[in-house]
Amino acid sequence: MASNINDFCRFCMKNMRISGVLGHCTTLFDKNKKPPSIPDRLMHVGLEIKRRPGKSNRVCRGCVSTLSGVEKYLPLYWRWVENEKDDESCARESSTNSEKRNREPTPSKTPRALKRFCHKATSPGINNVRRSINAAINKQVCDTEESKIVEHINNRKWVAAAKFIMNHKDLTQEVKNTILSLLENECKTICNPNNNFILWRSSPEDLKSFSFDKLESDLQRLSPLLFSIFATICQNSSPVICAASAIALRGRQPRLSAFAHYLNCVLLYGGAKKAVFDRLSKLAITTAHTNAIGKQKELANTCGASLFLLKRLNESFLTLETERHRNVGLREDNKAMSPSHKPGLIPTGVFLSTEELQLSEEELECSEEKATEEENIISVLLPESQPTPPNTYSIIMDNLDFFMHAHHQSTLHSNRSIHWIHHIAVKDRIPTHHLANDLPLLDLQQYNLTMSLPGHETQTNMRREFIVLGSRILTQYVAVFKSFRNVVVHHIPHQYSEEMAQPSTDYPLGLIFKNENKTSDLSEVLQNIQHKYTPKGPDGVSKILVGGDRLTEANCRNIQHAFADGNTNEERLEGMVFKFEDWHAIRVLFEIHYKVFFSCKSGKDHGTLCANMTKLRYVSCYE
DNA sequence: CATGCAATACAATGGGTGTT
DNA sequence: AACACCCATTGTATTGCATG
Repeated sequence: MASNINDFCRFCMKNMRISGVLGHCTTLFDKNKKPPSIPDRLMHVGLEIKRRPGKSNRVCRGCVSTLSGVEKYLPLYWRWVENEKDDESCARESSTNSEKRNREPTPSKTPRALKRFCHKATSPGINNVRRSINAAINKQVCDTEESKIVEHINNRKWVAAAKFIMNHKDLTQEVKNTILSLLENECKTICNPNNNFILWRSSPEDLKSFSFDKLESDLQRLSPLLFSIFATICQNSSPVICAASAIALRGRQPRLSAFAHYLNCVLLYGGAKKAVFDRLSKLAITTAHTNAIGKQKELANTCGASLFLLKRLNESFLTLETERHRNVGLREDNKAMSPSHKPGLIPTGVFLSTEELQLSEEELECSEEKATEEENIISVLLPESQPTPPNTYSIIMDNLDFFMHAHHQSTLHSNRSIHWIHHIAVKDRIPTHHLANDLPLLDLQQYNLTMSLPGHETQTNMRREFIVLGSRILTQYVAVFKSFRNVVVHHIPHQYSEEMAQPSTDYPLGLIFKNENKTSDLSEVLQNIQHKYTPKGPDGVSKILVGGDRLTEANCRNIQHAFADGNTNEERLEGMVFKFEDWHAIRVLFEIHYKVFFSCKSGKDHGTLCANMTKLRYVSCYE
């Protein structure tokens, strides 16, 4: 097979036909190309190329990037050449009087300005100066700008002095320079990694604890001048100061990237593509796209950690609880065996105390074991005497379905229907440890049916709530009552209002690449979830709630039934209690309502949904 | 002041998909 | 076929700091 010259890069001669397909290359003399074409760009940097037989019409991507590099740096190079030329000509001209030049070096601006200032202000009356500077200046120096400044400084009128200094042409310039050098020093301080500036810290944990308040206090701590400058620019709007200074500082030091990562998260959440990052990373606003993605992954990897800690806490708590129960049981047994003896006075009491001692030792051992494994956190949080119950949590899962269209279908490469499972853990806001797992609230014999039937109290409650609901609807939909919208109760208070108002803590646990509609897949997933997330006490697995949509819940329950013949509660998958989350409840309810009760033909029949809607001119649901 | 080290940012590159 | 774009990996540049 004869190879074509056009298969090679014109400049580096790389063969661009990989496995028979041309890739990562571009043609040189194509008329349809967007300007500027590559020959034009080459011409601009001083290389003329023409279509010639024996020379390729293509270049590879690498050479195009090289050209971009040349375009970027050539102007700089030219500037260097110019500078060298200038220096040479200067040197040649002044070679004759170079001695003079050496003898009188150019003094810096500051001393000169100072000299002039001092000279005019103080030289005429040096003898008298110490006795009465004021008088000397007033007498000797006429009404110049400098004298006013000195006068105000003498009188300690700083504001006026500063004002005059800023009106003085030369002095202003120097003051500005000084301020700039102060600013420069502050920037150096803030850019020093040893000063623990918040923007330096971009590890996942640090990013999670990133806040504007901390940033603001760090800015004030490390660079008060810079902070005040930005505060003036931003008219003291605190988040704006933080954002502006963070972006500005990253322009100086790209490693001050914590705020950039914060913006990355915002942008990625909003669906920004690589192009956005390409653009914004050049402005030092975000990091490069690769890093943004990398950090997301890093963050994702940390999500599970705190959940596993919670699991360990729950496990320790379970162990302690069962120990305590056993302890209480033992005591009761002893009481039953010897009812005539008073506990605590006789040898049984001693025995009990040793038993307690042993148990507490065990507890200690147990907590020590855990402590070595888990950085002492558990032992700190769970003292042996009064264990505080840790938060429980539940797992929420949902299926993620989408369709991947193959552009060119083949037997190996066809359209793919993807079914995955996403799951998160949510910390329970209301503790339920006071409720027993194995006993009902009330003995069946003590149970009275009237406790379940709606009685007078229930009706009163319902009436009260309907009043609230009614007031809410009236003020929302009836124009006359709209002004009362702000005074009606919007959320009916209940026992746990305060807890439920808090934001919930989620632990994203990532995707599972299994299909929930396949029995084998789902059973694997459930075993995995139980193994990973259910706390295990001495009596086998404890129970956690697992929520999904209605189909998931039904599927999961079926799997649990299928495993019902296991020996232990772990094998029987009893560590999970399935529930459904009615995400779509309202929507489904409306759909059913609409399907059952609405008919376009019933517009004339009074009392039907369609007629009522027509009468009320409620047309928005037609659209 | 040169050198090496570590952390980070980012460009280059290869493999791929989707559109024109 | 050509192009634009995406993604992951690899290699390189930059920076601050410590050291000799």
